[in-house]
Amino acid sequence: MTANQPARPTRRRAPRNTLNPDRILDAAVRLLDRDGPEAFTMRALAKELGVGTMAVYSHFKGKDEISDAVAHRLLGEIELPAPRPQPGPGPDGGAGPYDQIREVCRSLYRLFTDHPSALQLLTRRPPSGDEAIAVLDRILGLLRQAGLDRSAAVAAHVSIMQYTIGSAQWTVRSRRREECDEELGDRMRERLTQLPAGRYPWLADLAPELASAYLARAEQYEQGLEALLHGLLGRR
Amino acid sequence: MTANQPARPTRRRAPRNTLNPDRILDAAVRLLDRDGPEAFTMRALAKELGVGTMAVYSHFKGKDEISDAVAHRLLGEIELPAPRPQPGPGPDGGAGPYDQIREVCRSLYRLFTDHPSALQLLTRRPPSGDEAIAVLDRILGLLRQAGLDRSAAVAAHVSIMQYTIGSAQWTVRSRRREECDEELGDRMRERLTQLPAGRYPWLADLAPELASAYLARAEQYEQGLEALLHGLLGRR
DNA sequence: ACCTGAACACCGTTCAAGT
DNA sequence: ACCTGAACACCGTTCAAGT
Repeated sequence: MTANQPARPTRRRAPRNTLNPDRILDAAVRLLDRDGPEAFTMRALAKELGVGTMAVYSHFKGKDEISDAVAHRLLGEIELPAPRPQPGPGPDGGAGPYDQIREVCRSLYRLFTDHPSALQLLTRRPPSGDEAIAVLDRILGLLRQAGLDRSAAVAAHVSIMQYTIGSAQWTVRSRRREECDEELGDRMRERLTQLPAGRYPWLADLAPELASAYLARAEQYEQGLEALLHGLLGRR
Repeated sequence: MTANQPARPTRRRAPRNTLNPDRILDAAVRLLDRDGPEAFTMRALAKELGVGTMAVYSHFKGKDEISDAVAHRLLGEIELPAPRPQPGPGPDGGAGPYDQIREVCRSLYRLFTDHPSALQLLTRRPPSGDEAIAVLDRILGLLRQAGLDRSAAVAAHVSIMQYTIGSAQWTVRSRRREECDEELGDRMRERLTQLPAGRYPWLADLAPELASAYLARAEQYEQGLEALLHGLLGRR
């Protein structure tokens, strides 16, 4: 052994092919899911990979290109329900279009909440990859099979996406807030019960229900989804 | 007149009381609505006000405090429908709770889309001011008056907020994208019609409806809201 | 070809100083 | 009390240089 060296740079020059797009995207997803979008910086990404900041630029043009690639990768992971070739025997007696729509929506919600990063990336600009288009096509097909006419199907798919994205964002944000601040839930509950009943009669009355509602998130999504689908499709 | 001076700093030292919280918030809203949230920097804000960057810090602790104040101000602008003292005569024969709920939701959607900045600010952290609480109380009261039981009313209000926020974000983003890129609409339409019908049969079939759906935004929101409320309240 | 550090133009904010 | 510029620790990215 050589005598104690300075060894300040805890990282030596990286060997020649340590980096490739896949490894970079792995690290990006890891970083985003672990530390949130505001921690997703080029410098942090390089550190996560154990290379100099600029090494990443040999594989991607810049941060935007990486963000898009991450979005595509995550959308590709989504599991769509097996398609039923012929327009099925109706909503009763098996997984009709109604159930399949719910299944796709749940998959989307799960993707968004499992990978909070996906949300910001997908909403920053509309996804253009095959994966996204396929999901869209699938939803539209199911809505048509459920009996909606052409323009109603299009309108319904927009409403469903808007609700699903809004709901997932709500979930992700409140979850992240809780992580940052342990006693936030307790403080919220206390503040709710101390609201002046004179000024906010309904809120004060519903304080206990409100406090517990913020915990059941996936259930809350599915309840609202059920109502929305019911309203859009007109049956159940 | 003195001979031509250098006069490089186009702004002289600002007189002593040019700044106050109101003027600062005015400028912040102006800046946010005009240039978008990513252009809302302390330096840009100071420039908008014609003062040095640090002048603002004499009136607000930092950027977060300004953001919160802007959110409160915008929420305060919302117009709530006149409350009806006694639980009304039912959904028929006038503005029952059903119609009032719709009215409040429309006000929220309009606030969010008129002031895109409100959206980012309100979702960054949950608003804590009187204005926000009052709106919340109002919605909960109307849902109860519409016949929902305690936990159903709480769940419904969450779904409604999630849908409204998701919808407004969608609207704001697509509008902003169009502003940045004039021919974006045309390119989207073209790409839609050129999709391989073999791989995306439904999308290809619905291309014309899809293209025009992206234009009717407020109408789209109201259609989805109608469906959601119908599903939640079970009448119409 | 792939990885590197220095440098540039940004950002929010701290600080000591002007008036 | 209110406004100021310089400075600090960040950010994405450009560039010339190493291997």
